[in-house]
Amino acid sequence: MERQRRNTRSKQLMMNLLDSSQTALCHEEIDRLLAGQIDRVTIYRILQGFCDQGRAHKITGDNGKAYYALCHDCNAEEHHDDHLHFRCTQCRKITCLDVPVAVPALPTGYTASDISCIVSGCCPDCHNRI
Amino acid sequence: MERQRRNTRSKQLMMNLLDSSQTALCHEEIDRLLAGQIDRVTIYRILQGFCDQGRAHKITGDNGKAYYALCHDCNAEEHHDDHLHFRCTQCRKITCLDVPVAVPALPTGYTASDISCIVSGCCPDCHNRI
DNA sequence: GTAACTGCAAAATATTTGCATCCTT
DNA sequence: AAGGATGCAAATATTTTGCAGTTAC
Repeated sequence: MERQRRNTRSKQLMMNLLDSSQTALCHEEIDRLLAGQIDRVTIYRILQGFCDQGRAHKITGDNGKAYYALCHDCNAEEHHDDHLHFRCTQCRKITCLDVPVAVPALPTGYTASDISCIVSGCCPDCHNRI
Repeated sequence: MERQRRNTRSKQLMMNLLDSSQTALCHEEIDRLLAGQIDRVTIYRILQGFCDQGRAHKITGDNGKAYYALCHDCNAEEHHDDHLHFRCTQCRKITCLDVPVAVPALPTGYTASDISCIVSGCCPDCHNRI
């Protein structure tokens, strides 16, 4: 397989879903929201494709599960996912925040290529709910 | 089960192993280093126990796997794992760096309780190796 | 028409649970 | 001896791989 480059209904569906979501979605949520319109395995493959193309980025939660959100300024060559991620401990949702994350000064000998930062806490929705 | 509080040979072995390691270890590495001295499931349970007691902390890599390293200033009540983690893309090892990580200012409505930050790049050992 | 895409089955990987037995206190 | 700890088997969860049939271009 060359690489996810044909424009199929499945990809459109998933792109719309990710685009309309306020939060990063995991495979399970996507599968549920699509209500069986796309096979589980195809969902995995399309998500992988979106990431390869720099159209989405993957966030790995502390639970070890992968969450996906659309990238706004990335492409296949240059991928920068250097904003803050927030995980609400109440509703478990992961949100991309428009807060830049910079790599701090590292000890001698270490060079950085990427940074991933997840803050846990309580989100606005859950604050209002309590 | 009340909670991992008996001092057993298995726990001593694992504590020594974690203590002598320069890097955070995943279950697979621990299992291999122990060479079958402790059952896989027991390793999981003891690791969980160490974390509950604040003796170790768990770092979830982008691969979704859990890595464990000893905590130096934590206990069961207060757990602060607020230093930087480094993942070498060459040797795949995860190291705790003595670099503090502060929670940045968040958008209105978000409150933080914890932060997890992993920098990817090349570690000193792998720099020398190339 | 052809290569990419999809769906189904099955495998691989990581972790958890149940339960009988063993061992620390 | 009592209850926590361990080992083994089996279950659960997440993701990947193989392959035959389908579809976009």
